[in-house]
Amino acid sequence: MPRRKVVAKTQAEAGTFDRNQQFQQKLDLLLKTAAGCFNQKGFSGTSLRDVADRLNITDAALYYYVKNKEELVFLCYQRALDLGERAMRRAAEEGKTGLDKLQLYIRYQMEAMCGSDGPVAILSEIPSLKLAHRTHILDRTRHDSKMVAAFVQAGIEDGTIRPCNSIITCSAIFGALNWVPKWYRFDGRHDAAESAEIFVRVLTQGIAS
Amino acid sequence: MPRRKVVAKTQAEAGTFDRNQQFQQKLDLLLKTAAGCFNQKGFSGTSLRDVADRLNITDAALYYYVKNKEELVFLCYQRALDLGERAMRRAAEEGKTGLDKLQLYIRYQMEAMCGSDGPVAILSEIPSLKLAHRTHILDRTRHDSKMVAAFVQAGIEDGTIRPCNSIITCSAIFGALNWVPKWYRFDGRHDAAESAEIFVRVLTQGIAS
Amino acid sequence: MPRRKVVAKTQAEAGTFDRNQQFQQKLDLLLKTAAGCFNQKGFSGTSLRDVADRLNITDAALYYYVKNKEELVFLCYQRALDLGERAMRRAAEEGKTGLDKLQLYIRYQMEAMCGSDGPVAILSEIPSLKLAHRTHILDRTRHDSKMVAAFVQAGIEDGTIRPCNSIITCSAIFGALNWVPKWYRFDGRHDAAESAEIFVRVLTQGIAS
Amino acid sequence: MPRRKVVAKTQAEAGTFDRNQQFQQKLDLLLKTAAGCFNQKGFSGTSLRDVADRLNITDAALYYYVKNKEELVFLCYQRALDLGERAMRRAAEEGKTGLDKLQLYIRYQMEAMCGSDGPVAILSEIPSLKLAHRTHILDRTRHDSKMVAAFVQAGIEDGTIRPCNSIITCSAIFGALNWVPKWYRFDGRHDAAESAEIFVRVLTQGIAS
DNA sequence: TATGAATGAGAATTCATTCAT
DNA sequence: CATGAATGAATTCTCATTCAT
Repeated sequence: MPRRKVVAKTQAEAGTFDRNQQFQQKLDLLLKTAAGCFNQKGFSGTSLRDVADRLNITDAALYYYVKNKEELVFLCYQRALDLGERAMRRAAEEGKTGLDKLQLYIRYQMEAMCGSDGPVAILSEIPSLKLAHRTHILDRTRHDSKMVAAFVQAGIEDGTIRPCNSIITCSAIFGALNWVPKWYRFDGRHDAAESAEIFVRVLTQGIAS
Repeated sequence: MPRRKVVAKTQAEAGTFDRNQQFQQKLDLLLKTAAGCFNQKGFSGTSLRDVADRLNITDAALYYYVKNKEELVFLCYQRALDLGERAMRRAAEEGKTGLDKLQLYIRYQMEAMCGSDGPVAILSEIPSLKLAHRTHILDRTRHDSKMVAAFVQAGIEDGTIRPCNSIITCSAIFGALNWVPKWYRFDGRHDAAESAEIFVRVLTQGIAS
Repeated sequence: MPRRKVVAKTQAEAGTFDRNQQFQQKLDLLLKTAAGCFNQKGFSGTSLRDVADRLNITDAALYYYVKNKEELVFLCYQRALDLGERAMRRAAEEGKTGLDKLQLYIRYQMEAMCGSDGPVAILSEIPSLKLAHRTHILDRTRHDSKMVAAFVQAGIEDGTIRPCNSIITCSAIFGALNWVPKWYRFDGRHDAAESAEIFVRVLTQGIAS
Repeated sequence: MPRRKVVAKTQAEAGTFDRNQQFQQKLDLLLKTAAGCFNQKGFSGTSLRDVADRLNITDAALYYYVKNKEELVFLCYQRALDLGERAMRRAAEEGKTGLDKLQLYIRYQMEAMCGSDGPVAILSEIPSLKLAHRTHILDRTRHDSKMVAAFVQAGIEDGTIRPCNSIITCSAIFGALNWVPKWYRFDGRHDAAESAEIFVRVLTQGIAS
C-alpha cells in the first residue's frame, strides 16, 4: 500500500529495482495522460474517472500512484517545468549569442511539447494548487521567466536583439508556447520539427537586429 | 418571468426601454465578471456562487439573467468573439496591405482585451459547451482563424509578408493573444497601449518582408 | 444560501426573525437526531444519510445547516457541554454543601440527558475533531471535570464527603453518566426521574460521610 | 493457507505446536492492538491500516490472522467478554456475600482492563456486527448483566446490600467500568490497584447496608 | 426581482478486500 | 507469510438547478 518516493540503491535488490522502475513508468504515463486531459478540459473539468478511463484502470487505482487530485496536477506541473528547464539549460549551454539562446530555447521547448514526451501540462490553473505547491510552482515559473528574459537582455547587450521591453516580449513568447498544447495533435496532423521552426522564426525574427 | 433577448426599438416604449437597458447593462456586467472568473479558475473551477459573490447577489438570482451555467459561458464566448470580430472588421477596413491588416488586428484585439471592455473570456473550454453552442462557437472561431490567416495570405501576395505557413504562424499569434488575459492586470500595473505596441512588433516584424 | 449565525435583533424585522427561529429549531432537531445516531454507531459509523433519513431530508440538505460532518459533531458536543454546564451551574447555585452540589449535578445531568432535551451526544470521539475544535472541547471538558472534582473537594472540606481521590472518583461518576445515552431508551421503557434518583444514590452514598 | 482455530493437543506434534502457539500469540497481540485502536477511534473510525501500522505489517497481512474486519471486532469483543466472565467467575467463587461478590467482580474487572491484558475492547459498537455475531455477543452481555445483577440481588437477600433497582444500579456500575478504557493510560500515569480500590469503594459503598 | 430552502447528480476519496507472486 | 497492485462499494461533499415566497 505504501506510495513510494523510494528509488532502489544497489543492483543487489534487483526485484525491488524492477518493481520501482515499473512504478515510475506507470506514474509517468499517468502524468502524460492527465496532462492531456487537463489541457483539454481544465483541472476541475477533468474528473479522475476521465483520466482513469484513458488508462483502463479504475479511478481508485490512481490513488496508488498519487495522493490526490491536487498532487496529480502538481506532479504534472513539475514535469512540465522539468522539461521546460531542460530546454532552457540546453539553450543556455549551446547558444552563443542571446538571440541564439532564445531561438534554441523555443525550438527545444517546442520539441519537448510536441515530441515523445507527449502532452505536457499547461500551467494554467496554478490557483487550484494548495499553498505550498502553489508557491513552489510560482517560484519556478518566475525563475524560468527571468531566465528567458535574461536571454533577451543578453541579446540586447550583445547586439543580436533590438532593444525592447523584455518582460512583455517574453509574455508574448510564453503565451504562444503555452497555447501550443491546446491545438497541437499527436495524430500526425502536425509536424513537430516544422512547427518548431516556424515558431522560432515568427517569435524571434521580429526582435532580431 | 421571460428573459428578454428583445432590444427596445423606439423611444416610445420608454419604460420598457429603460428596463431593458438596465437589464442589458447588468447582463454585460455579469458577462465581464464571469469572464474574469473563468479566465482565472476555468469553467468548472468557477462556481456560480463565485460569480454571484463578486456581484453581491445570490447564485439563484443569476438565473434571472441566464438560463444556466452553460449559457453563461456561451454568452461570454459570444461576447469575446464579438469583440474579436469587431477588431478584425476594423482592421480589414482600415488596413491597406496584408501586413497592415494583421498589425491593426493585433492592436485592436489587444486594446479590446486590455481596455474598458474588461476581462474578455478566453475560449479555452469549448468542449464544455453543449453541441449546438459548441458547433456555433467552433464555426465562428474557425471563421476567425481563416480571417486572420487571410490577412497573412494577402500580405504574402502583396509582398508585405514573407512566404510562410500561415496556419502555424497564426497559431503562434492567437496563442500569444489568448494568453494575455492570464497575465494582464487591470490595476494599473500594465499599460494597454504599450502592450499592444510591443505585441504588434514582436508578432509581425518576424514575418514582414 | 448563506449559513447564518445571525440572530435577528429587532421585532421590526419579524419575517427575518421567524425565519431565523425556524432555522434554529431545525438545526436543534438536527443536532439531537445526529447525537442519537452517533451514540449508537459512533462518528464514522454514522453516515450523513443515516441522519438525513431520520429527518426525512436528503443528505445534501444537511449542508444547509452545517458546514460538514466534523462541524456537526462539534455542534453536538457543544450542545452536550452546554447542557452539562447548565446542570453544574444550577447545582453550584442551589447546593449548600459539597455533597449537595454533587448530588444535584448528577440529578440535573441525568434529567437533561433523559428528558426532553432528547439524546445528548456522548463525547466519545473527540480525536475526530479538527485541532481548533478539539482543543476547544477539551478545554471545556477539563474545566467541567475540575468543576465536579471541586464539588467533591468542597464536600471533603465541609465534612459531607469522606476523604478520597477526587480525580478517580469523578472518573467513575463521569463514566457512569457518559454511558447512560448508550442504554437509556426514550420509548417509555425507562423513567428519567427514577433513574436519576438511583444514580444519585449509587454514585454518592458510597463517598458520603 | 487455512486459518487455524485448532489448538495443538499433544507435545508430539511439536512443530505444529510451536507454530500454532506463535500464531496464537500474534493473534492475541493483534486483538489487543486493535482493541486499543477501536477504543480510541471507534470501529469505523479505525482502518485496518491503522492497526497494521501499529504492528508494523501491511493491512493485507492481517488477513492471515482474521477473515475480515468484522471478525476482528468480534474477536476483540469475545476477548473482552472472556476476561469479564473470568472476573465474574472468580468473584462468584471467592465471594461469600452478595456484596462481597460484587466488590470482587469490580476489582477483578478493573485489574483485567488496567493490567497486562492490555487494552480491552469496549463493547460500544455491537450494532456493527453481523447478525450471527451480534446475537452471540448480545446473549453473552445479557447473561453477564444478569450475573452481576444477581450479585446485587443476592446481596439484597443476604442483607449486605440495601434494596434497590438492581438493573439501573448495574447500569451505573457497568457504565463506570466501560468508560475506564477511555481514560486509563498504560504509561504509568495511573495505578491499576489504586484505581480498582477506589472504584470498588465509590460504586458499592453507596448501596451497602 | 431576489432569496431561502431543498434536491439530485456527480466528484473525490477512503477502505475493506482480493489475489498473484 | 507477507506484499504490491488493484478493485468496488460506500461516503463526504459540491454545485447547478428549482421553486415557493
